[in-house]
Amino acid sequence: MSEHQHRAKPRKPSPARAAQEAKILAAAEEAFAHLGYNGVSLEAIAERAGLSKQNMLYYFPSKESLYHQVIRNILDLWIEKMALLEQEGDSPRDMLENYIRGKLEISRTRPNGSKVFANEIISGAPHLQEYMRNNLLPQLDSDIALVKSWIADGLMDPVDPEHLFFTIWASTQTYADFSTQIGMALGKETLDEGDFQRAGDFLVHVILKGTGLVEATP
Amino acid sequence: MSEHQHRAKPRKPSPARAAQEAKILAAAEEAFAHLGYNGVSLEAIAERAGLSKQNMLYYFPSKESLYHQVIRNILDLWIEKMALLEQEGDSPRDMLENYIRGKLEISRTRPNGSKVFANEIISGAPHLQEYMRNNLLPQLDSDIALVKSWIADGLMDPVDPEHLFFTIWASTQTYADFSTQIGMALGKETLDEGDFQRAGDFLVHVILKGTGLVEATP
DNA sequence: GTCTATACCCAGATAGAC
DNA sequence: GTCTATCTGGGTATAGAC
Repeated sequence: MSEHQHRAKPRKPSPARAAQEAKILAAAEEAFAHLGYNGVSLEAIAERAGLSKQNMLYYFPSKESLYHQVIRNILDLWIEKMALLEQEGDSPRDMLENYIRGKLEISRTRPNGSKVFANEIISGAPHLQEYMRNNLLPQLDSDIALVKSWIADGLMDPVDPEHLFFTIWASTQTYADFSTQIGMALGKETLDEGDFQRAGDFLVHVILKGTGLVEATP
Repeated sequence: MSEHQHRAKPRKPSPARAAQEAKILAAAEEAFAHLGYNGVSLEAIAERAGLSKQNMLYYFPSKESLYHQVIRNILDLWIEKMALLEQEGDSPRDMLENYIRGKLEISRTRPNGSKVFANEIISGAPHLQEYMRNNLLPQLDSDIALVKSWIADGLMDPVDPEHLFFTIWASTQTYADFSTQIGMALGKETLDEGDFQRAGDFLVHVILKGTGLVEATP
């Protein structure tokens, strides 16, 4: 064996290599989002990224490994934004509003990531079940505990905290995943910032008032 | 041309043939739901349906045609249930509660159909864009008009009706499409009736109260 | 209507020259 | 690191006997 042993992964990701990988990952995310894992060919991804299929396989030795990296990148972003509830000092209603608007912001800025994620979950999450169990669930548990403490303190209605989060996830991600359907219903090709603004206003109003975090204003 | 011209479709769907087709369609729906269009082979569907791939191609001459039929069946069910808001005589709050629980019921009883539908929308709905525009949107428009009349009559808060429906669709379908994730969060393999009951109670509470259809109860 | 055999194509991956 | 060439498997679909 050479003295330059390859560790787990990182050694010196040369700037050139990093740039190529980024281009490939971006192309792959978009392609996987629209066509699903089995619907895209390496050829198509490579073309979009501006290199040959064979050359791309130099950077990512298999389709699997490429997909895996795409999924991981998205999930890391997810979990990072998931901790929105953890900010000290804010009132419960501010925290929940920030959480909702933060989730919506991800849908607006990373719709393709959201779609890849959705495809993966619908398929039973074979690639990230373990990862979710280890990283996403602990975060969720602490968020749920926080909501339970609000309920115990009489700050909000005694709703199921789990279902509160399911609803927030679903109703924010839908603006990314189902944007085609929503666009059709709104009579436009793509959703603009105004649409997301109105979506946020609606969700914040209904969820805060609906959980009793904001008093009914007659 | 023979005198027995083949019309658009139906002539005499013999009972035997109808039964075979039903078996095939059921197998296909399940397979497409879990693996997506490109993720399933005809071989796999045929095996699940209990016949040979070649024999299945006798009933459905191509994969495309099979998929198309699966999608159509689901969408018809969707639109039928979409008219829940149209029942005369009920109060707005009863109508909306029925609508929410009806949608949830579809997620519980036809999760695979919901998943196929979700996959299709995420991919830009290439197979059913036209169909949705002609059948789903008119129904939605009339539902929206109804909600607007409630608002005009001062029966509920002046929220965006469009986003109300987007939220109801997303938050009910998530129990089918993302059942894997929700199951993980709830610590169980599959969702049972109690889970759907609690989901319904949560959604009805939050949405009715959040839109001002039910007064805040202190 | 159901079977066997097979044509045909496309996509993932590898080999090896440069 | 990038290219040309190629192997290989799997998947849709058809042909034709029974």
